Amino acid sequence: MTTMRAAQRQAQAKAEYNAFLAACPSRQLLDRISDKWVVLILCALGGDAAPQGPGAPRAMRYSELARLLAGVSQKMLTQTLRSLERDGLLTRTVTPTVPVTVTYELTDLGLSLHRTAREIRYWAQAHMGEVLAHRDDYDAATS
Amino acid sequence: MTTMRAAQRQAQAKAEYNAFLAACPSRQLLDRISDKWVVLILCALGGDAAPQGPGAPRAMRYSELARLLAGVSQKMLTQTLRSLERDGLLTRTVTPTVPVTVTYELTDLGLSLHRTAREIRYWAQAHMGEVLAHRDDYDAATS
DNA sequence: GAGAGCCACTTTCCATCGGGAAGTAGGCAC
DNA sequence: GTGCCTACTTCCCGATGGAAAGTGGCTCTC
Repeated sequence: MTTMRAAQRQAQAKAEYNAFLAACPSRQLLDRISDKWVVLILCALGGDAAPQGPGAPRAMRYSELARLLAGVSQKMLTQTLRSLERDGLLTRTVTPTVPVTVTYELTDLGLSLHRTAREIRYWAQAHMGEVLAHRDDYDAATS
Repeated sequence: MTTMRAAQRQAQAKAEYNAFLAACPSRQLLDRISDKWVVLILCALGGDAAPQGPGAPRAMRYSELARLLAGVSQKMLTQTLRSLERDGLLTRTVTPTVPVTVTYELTDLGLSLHRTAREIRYWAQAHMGEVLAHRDDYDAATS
């Protein structure tokens, strides 16, 4: 076990967990990360919010995230950030300035998921037109 | 506009839609596709459920999906499939056998999202161990 | 010809969840 | 003191998801 290389361990993990099974822990994890706010937080901290295309990942303050993720309630933002911190996807740092400032930053684990989160956002933005067209067809056909 | 090539159109679409904005249609689309059942349905129809690793995409029956996505309620399965059909990600085909059979199959649009859906599932399964370890640390530190 | 069965839903009921708004804590500035 | 700042926390209520039972069309059995 201790001499197992990373690739082997990963292969075993893939065999061990299966999100199709209701009782598998990876099902709950899938449920947590399949969330609008999770995707947007990962994109924000990953640097995707820069006006001139994706920038570098960077730490952001609570209020900065709240402003960027338009429409998020403070309750959901706090709750989502806490669960991501608990799962090790980001770190929460309190700086005792006045008033106190709290910054959030992606961990390596969070960065690895950020790549996929970015793809989801890009997909939604890139294919919005096609989806809208399909919706029109569908609604016209079923009216 | 009609002479615009695909790459240009896509670039414009990226500039046109921004999921960070609450009122942007792509925000709603992101919300719909950021869903446990959507990810699992895309994975199932994409052929990821085969025992010997990912196979080819294939059409599946309603009952087959219900069996594979352990724990899904009939209501949510029907509801999710309908919204994916409306958005043009899959097709629904009714065959008037006895009893009637209904099959679902990914469209090209659905296939393009399947690649990302597969990544999310794999990420959850591959990093489950790390997340579990972080959770233990967090819970121990905050107890 | 009265059940019984099958598939794909649809409906009903209830518990949980998410959003909106208001309240809290701790410290400095006036 | 009173106000103000950030980062929450709490409360209330409407929306959402799950469990389970019902529906409809057709066929097969007794």
